[in-house]
Amino acid sequence: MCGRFSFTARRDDVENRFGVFIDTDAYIPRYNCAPSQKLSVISNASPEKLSFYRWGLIPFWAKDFSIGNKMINARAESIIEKPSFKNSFRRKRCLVLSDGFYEWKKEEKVAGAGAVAGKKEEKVPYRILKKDNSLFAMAGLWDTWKDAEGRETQSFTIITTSANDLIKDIHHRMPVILQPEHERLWLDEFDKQKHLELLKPYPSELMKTYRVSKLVNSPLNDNKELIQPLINS
DNA sequence: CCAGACGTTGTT
DNA sequence: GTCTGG
DNA sequence: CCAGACGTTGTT
DNA sequence: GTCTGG
Repeated sequence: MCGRFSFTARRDDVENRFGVFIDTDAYIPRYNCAPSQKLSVISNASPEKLSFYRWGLIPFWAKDFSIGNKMINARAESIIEKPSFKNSFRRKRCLVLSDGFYEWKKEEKVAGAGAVAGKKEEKVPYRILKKDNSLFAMAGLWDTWKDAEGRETQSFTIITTSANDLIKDIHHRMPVILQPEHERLWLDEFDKQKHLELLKPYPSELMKTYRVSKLVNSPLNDNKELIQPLINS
């Protein structure tokens, strides 16, 4: 799945890589993008610029916004059937910009010296990125929700698929990462077959993983240290 | 017909 | 255990 | 995803 | 809004 990621690029690198302009001073590099935050996307509604949408899709018909807490991922396999996503799949697609995502692996806890070997499980965070460290876009869906006073919130979800062989060791699901040449296609006019074909696992050969500090666990931490490979592992 | 859900992951 | 907030 | 809260009444 | 379950 994908429940946390980074997007640490400088603003002019974002503009050059994705062909968008950034019309706000609010853009900053992020090391710990978490659900409920406003994060960088390119929406088919305004594909020429960077937008900031809330992570956790709130369907337009929702009575209250808290339903968005559960909608951080959408399974590619069922996207055309789910009431919460089918409408957005047809009309409201976006690119979720990233340079790496985090997954937690369940590992056997290693007992310290003198301690009795235990069977306790431990969740260990890994960072997963492209081998060349380059920026990428994850396939997303978005929607607009209005509260009782008519104030609008744009929100998004990240589409997931089965893990490739590299990531399977850590977790059995992964976000859909689009080939760079497919990014604009994702935002183009809807074509069911064309768009479903893009929702495949990104190739293992082009990716790498490394263990990171558990500092990433808390969404309150957001600094360079989080993307540092953990040496003592 | 109306009422109630609408999601994923992981674990059992 | 389960929900909310980040 | 993880972390942290999870309750009411009444009083300050 | 739209689908499922009763």
